[in-house]
Amino acid sequence: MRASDKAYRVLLNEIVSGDLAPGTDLGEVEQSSRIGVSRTPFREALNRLIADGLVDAQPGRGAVVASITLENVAQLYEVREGLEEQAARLAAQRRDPEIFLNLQQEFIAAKQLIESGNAGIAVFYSLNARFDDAVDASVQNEYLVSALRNVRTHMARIRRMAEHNPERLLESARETLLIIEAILDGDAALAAHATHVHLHKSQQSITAEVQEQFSQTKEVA
Amino acid sequence: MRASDKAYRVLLNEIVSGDLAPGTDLGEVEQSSRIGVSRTPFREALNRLIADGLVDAQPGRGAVVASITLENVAQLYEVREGLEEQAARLAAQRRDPEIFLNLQQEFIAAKQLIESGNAGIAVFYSLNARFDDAVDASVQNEYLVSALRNVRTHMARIRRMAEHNPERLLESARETLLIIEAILDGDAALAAHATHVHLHKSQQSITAEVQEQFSQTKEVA
DNA sequence: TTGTCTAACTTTGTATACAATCTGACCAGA
DNA sequence: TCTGGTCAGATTGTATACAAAGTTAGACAA
Repeated sequence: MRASDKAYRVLLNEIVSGDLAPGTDLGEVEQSSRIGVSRTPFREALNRLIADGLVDAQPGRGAVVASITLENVAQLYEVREGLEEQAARLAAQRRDPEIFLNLQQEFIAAKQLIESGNAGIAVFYSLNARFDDAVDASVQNEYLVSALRNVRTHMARIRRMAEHNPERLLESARETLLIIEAILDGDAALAAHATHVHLHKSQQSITAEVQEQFSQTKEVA
Repeated sequence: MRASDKAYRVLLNEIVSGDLAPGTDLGEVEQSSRIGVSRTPFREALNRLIADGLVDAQPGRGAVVASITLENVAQLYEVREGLEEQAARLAAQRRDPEIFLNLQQEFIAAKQLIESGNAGIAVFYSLNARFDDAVDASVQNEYLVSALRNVRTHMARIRRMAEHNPERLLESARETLLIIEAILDGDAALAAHATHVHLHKSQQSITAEVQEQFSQTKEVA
């Protein structure tokens, strides 16, 4: 594995997980030696993260982990609306029924998963990831898929700030099930609308929780 | 200006303009010395172009200018649909009327421009660019704008392959005018639909012309 | 003649040294 | 006291040397 890939993966993981908090200074000498690569591949990794929007480059002054604001979250959902509704439409037109029939069954069974504690919830998240993968495979559009991937990385980071209350997850599972049904029916418009609904509800929930998180950290500080 | 920026701009320009044809090998030593920077900043530029999708990295085997296929064009329009319709909706909600009133006047006058030969057509293209800028400024969403920018770069490259027949440009101007009117009315749904129509017609025209171009090059080869 | 192995060469990937730029503090002068 | 400038330190940006990996051509054997 290339050193630059290693640096990228380590940093990406630390940023998404929150180990590197927003605003953290990413000095090249310090960070590259910490990760165990030289500055050249480290800078390569840094540039990729800047392109991803996970790191902010301050020209001449170095790089810091990008901050998360409510405005950012709102903007991200606006992009998701554009990309994911289109992805849902295309998936409905091009899907392999087999795959989505399986996912349908799994999402129907998701209730037990979500109610069975943290381990089950982790499985539910990976189920959601498999749904995303199925959509990606169906749309067969590398530009769209790569844009979706980037957006999902940002979402993963934001989700880390939010409580995962089972109530919302159950709702989310039901909403996703509607999308799957539309895709299975080959109903592009319905798939897009169901996606819209899902995003709307998701945004409501996430926004409230992120807001909560912000006010908490303010209290601490 | 940083050497890596210089290398990026030079390469970007040469790729979009077609001076570097699709498939052209981009050896680091050769190209970096040609441009007049060392390999380190050159590689940085190369990585940005790879992230943009304008250069294909063949692992271990170097990098080549990305090819253009009809499939690519179709995929690009699928992404544009998602992004630009969303951008049109947001622009309609957030626009500064002043700017779009001016653009409206200019697009009304575009007929004369287009019919006045190549110089006028160049001005018409820059008018279109100003329309894009106005939309970008209105949506106030950095993620969306940066995605749009990338897509437009690809489109600029594809347009280079197409004949710009005045008939189509006149149509295009009328379609854009409809979008502007919808934005001025603050009618998000109409702006999105007008954008959809515009993209549909644009794709028809571009696809036909790119296809033509392909069959010509085949004859030559 | 064909297939395979080897070896040289070419090219990418990494480390490090060096140059340029920015930061911030301290001091001088108004 | 405040402003401006300069200087030291730290940090980013660039160049180059070195290492590693891959490709290709040629020779030799089957």
